Amino acid sequence: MISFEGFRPVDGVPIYLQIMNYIKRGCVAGTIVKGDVLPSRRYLSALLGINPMTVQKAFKMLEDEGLITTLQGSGSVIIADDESINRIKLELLEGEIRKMTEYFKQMNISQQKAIELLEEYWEDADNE
Amino acid sequence: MISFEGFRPVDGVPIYLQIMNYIKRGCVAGTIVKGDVLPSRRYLSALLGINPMTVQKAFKMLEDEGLITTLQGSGSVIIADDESINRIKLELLEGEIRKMTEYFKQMNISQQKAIELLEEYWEDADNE
DNA sequence: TCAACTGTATTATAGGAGTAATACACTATG
DNA sequence: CATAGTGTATTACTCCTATAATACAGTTGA
Repeated sequence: MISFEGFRPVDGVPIYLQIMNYIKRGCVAGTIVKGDVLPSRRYLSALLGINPMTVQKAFKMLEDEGLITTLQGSGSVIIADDESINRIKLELLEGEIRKMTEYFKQMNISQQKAIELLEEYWEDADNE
Repeated sequence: MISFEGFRPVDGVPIYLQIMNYIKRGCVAGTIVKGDVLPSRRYLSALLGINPMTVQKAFKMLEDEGLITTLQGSGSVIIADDESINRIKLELLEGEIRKMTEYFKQMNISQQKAIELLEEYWEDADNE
């Protein structure tokens, strides 16, 4: 069963989103793989001290995204294979990229200049 | 006085943010410069068919960012010159880019792939 | 079968964000 | 110094989101 030992919720971000992202990151990192079983809604909610419906919301959205499947009365299981996980990996980036491109455009930075800036800070990060 | 002729508010985004960004884009584009006078809260609110306090919120935030200054009973004026505008924008970009490159690297995205993604979402934003 | 587990649908509550109504305070100008 | 303009503080209303309470429905296994 998938462990939530390393799960450290943070204030200011909806818990259901943090639960979702915890699972997603686990999949991307390879620590969670196809066939792994999720804890029950009630068990996890008790563990985290929240309402089962909050966990339900997170799991429901993961199901809508095709990451897990659920059988009423039984539980939920990871069904995403490497290919779909790779898609999720790119989706996680989408939000960040959108924010950045919006930012650039709002400031009238050209695409070429944006790429130059990215390259510049990429080098800087390499040297840290 | 700064014109709001080209201002076309969009549903789904807070009006006060759209007002802020309209001014910011004008400054970056050079169509709004230091010394330009903003319309009064009441005048602009009547023009847009909204409450004066909504305009006030936008102007107050522009003031907090150092873009304009306000004298009670008189009105608001642009105080940021081209140099300080450019400096502020680049400062804001730096934080975003750093976060961005960190994000990419954590997910093992290559620099080349990162640039590809940036180009892709740049196109998407153009088509909106 | 039945008890104890599982998921789910519906409804309610709390809080925040965006916006507005109102009254107040200051400035400009005749 | 009066009046009509200006900005501002306080308060409240509305909508939506996040979360919870409750009751219902399916599965499992001794």
